[in-house]
Amino acid sequence: MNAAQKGTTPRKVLVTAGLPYSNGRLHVGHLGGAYIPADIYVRYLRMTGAEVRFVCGSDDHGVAIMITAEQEGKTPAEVAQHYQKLQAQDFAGMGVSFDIYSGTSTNPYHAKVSQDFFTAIHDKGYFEKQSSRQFYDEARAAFLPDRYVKGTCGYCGTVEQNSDQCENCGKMLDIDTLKNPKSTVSGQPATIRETVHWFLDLSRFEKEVTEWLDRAELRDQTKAYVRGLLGTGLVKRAMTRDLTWGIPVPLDDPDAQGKVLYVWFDAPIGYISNTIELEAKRGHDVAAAERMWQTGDDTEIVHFIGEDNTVFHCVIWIAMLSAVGTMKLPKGVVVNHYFNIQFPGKEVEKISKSRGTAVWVGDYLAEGKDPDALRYYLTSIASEKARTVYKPEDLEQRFNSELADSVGNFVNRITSFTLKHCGSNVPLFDKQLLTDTDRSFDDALNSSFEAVTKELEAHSFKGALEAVMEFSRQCNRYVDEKAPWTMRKTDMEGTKVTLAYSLRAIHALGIMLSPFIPTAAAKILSAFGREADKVAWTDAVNFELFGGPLSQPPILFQKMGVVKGQ
RNA sequence: UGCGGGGUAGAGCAGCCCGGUUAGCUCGUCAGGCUCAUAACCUGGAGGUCGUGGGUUCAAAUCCCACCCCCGCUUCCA
Repeated sequence: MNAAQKGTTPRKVLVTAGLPYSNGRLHVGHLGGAYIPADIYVRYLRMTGAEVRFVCGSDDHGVAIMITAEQEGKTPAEVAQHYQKLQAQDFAGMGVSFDIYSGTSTNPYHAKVSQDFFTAIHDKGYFEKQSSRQFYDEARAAFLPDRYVKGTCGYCGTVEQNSDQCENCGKMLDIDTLKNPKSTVSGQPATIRETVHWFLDLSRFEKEVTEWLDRAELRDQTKAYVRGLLGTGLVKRAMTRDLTWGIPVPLDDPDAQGKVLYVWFDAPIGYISNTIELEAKRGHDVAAAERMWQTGDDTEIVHFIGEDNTVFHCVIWIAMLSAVGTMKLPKGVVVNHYFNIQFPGKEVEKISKSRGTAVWVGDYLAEGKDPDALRYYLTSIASEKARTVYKPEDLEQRFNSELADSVGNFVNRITSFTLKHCGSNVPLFDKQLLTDTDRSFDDALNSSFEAVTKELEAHSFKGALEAVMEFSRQCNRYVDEKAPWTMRKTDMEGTKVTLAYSLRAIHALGIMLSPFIPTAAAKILSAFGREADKVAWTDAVNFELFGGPLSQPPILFQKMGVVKGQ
């Protein structure tokens, strides 16, 4: 029974997943890094009866999209919208159940919310207006971020070095020590110009960040990493940029002319504006949507991000929210590691768009492959400790042996056996006939359910999935020990106990697997005439199943790469 | 340099925070069993100096120190 049914106030949770940058499609790394874990958590929460909002959208501003647009002869808005749509398709195909997938350039509320946010911090006096010297691309008439500038190391003379550090001598380079700077965008020499920007001095929020760090739900590694950052001291960061694509800096100051908000300033605010857009689309009060993000509201906010976003979410975003003063800090930030990738016969390498070492979600789906297989695999390899390796062959192998052979086959063998020998209902049985084996199997179900729940609450999705899979192995052991195919010849009543308990386990597997592999889980639940979206999490152990309807579910997992006749 | 993380059987991981049964699990592999089932399931075996060297302790994968190797903190990227 969920909270709504009990008449109590449901737990309110707002889950965000890091905004993907809309200058490309999604690959498996994106999914495993933030979106699948977030979706698992959200699906679980929904089943517990919590009032969940799952908010995401594309991050559309910034230099990279401008450059893509220049190269493709499009406007930045066109580029952003093109990829936003494709990303939305990929997410939908993978069963990532966002309540909204908007975009920072299309969301009608985003610009104002971002500007108000900036103004609020400005009014509090936290911005410092400072002049600095930046590389400038005369050909494009635009300032250049450091990563688009290369030049000669001023210390050792090595050519073609990135503007921040020389690969040869290891010395740090800056605007004065990089010689013969060149724009990698236009290929023309980069000049240097003075420009004014608004800086947020993060060191002023060390106390807030530190206190938040102590109480926030973060993985130990994340905490250690952020503590390390705090230990070395926080710095000032410019929150504005000289670009034509972005949200205008909302100040009357003439120096603010032609400047936009730093893309990383407006991106996380996208969580807020997307929440507002979601509520508006549902016909709800916009002000109430904003309040979810403010102090005094009991909505829990949890961010899911990839490891590269740690600094932004655990330091800068916390500082930004603290600076505004009326904003609530997130309850948790779930940081996931990247994956490396290894294709058959090759070395382990990074997932890279330019080097072609990526598995694209769109391609995977276009090949007709099972989204559940990818969801399962990504979850099962996602170590909370270190980067792990995505291997396409491994996905297939794990899917076949763990899902098809262990879970799928168990469901199939029990349902077909029951339907053949006991009719189309979950058998009713005499409780007097329960044996120790049955009782300990029942204990295993209860303790597995508790373990899975605990792991999910702790955002340990790999651990939760392992606990479910361990239970599925126990199911096979249980049936093997009870051997109903032998027992039915002499003891039909005792056989019914085994089948009823096995079916109860299958039903529970259907529930516990729902967050991870929703399509297959829905098939399992359909065998009992149940609709997946009407099933409560605690039904895994509480639902009165015995005597209920039973039908043969479709094959849950079609094995991959199996050559017939050999 | 600095900060953070990792180093456990052929592969991938858990355990480490809060030291203590024969160091677990998955996959692979070898040998049996079963036959209800998606050529699946079950049982058993082989396979590990828990990065290296010290230290603390009755006892260390687990705590402490030193060192070695790999990765991230810069990268189109989650």
